[in-house]
Amino acid sequence: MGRGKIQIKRIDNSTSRQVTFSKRRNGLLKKARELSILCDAEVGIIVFSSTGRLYEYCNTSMKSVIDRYKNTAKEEPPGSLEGWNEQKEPANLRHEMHNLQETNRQLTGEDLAGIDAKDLQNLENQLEASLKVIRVKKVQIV
Amino acid sequence: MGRGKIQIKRIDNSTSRQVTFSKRRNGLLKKARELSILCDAEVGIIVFSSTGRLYEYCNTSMKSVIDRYKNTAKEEPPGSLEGWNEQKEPANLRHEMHNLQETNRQLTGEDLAGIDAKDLQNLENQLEASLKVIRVKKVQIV
DNA sequence: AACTATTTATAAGA
DNA sequence: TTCTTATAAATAGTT
Repeated sequence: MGRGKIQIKRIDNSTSRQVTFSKRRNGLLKKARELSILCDAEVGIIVFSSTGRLYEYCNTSMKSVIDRYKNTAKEEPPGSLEGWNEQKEPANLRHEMHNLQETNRQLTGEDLAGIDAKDLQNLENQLEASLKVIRVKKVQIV
Repeated sequence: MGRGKIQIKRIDNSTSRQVTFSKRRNGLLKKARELSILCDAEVGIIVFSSTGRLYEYCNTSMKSVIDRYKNTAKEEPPGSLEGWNEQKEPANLRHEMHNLQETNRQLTGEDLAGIDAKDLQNLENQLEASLKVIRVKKVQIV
């Protein structure tokens, strides 16, 4: 829904991935809120961005939704109710870590391999903005 | 989005509430799937209809999302960690991730809470060094 | 952060 | 319930 049609696949450019994330996350949460109100449903949404930040929505309380989920979901699969007591941390976390490390290395200028001109400019802007914030903070402290 | 505009409030007629629920639930889950793919995010959605039926979507596993949620959500609210008494996740990976995120937020100036004067100075030096590297790289590209 | 041209979602109707 | 379609809403690309 925009100037052009897009394919649903991972957005490579990290800047536009962030922008799209922000827009669509808001859209998703809004839809969730509407659904819960219009249809009198209990809705819980948990989203972790690729930078590891948590966003959530729930019209009741997340704890109550999760508890209810565990009770209800367990009924379906007759065999496997295992897994709710141990944990198996999937390769997902590693992927996540990798993302964070990459972002980190770019912020420190350690690894700029494969970065394009536009992202480089964004990075410079970002760092300048960071410096500004930090200098303000310095003044506050001193 | 339809033949007419509607107010976001509970739909009284139970038939049309069901119909709307069905349509919007599908829409919501689709959006969630797209967000997770496009933006490389981890997304979990739990919906209970007004008749108590469970619908869910998750691009990874609901268990992993819920575990991660418990770990992450707990950090934010300084006071209330009640209700999540079950598991406390001793995993090293999580700890490491947390560090990376914190470093990241400091580098972007997003979160400088609790930083002391010395670290602040280090941070400023680091950012200046980063900028230097980045500007050299810019010249190379242009 | 705003702004639109377009694409998508969907309310109402069949 | 499923399909259709007019219209509202979301959003991709742009500034």
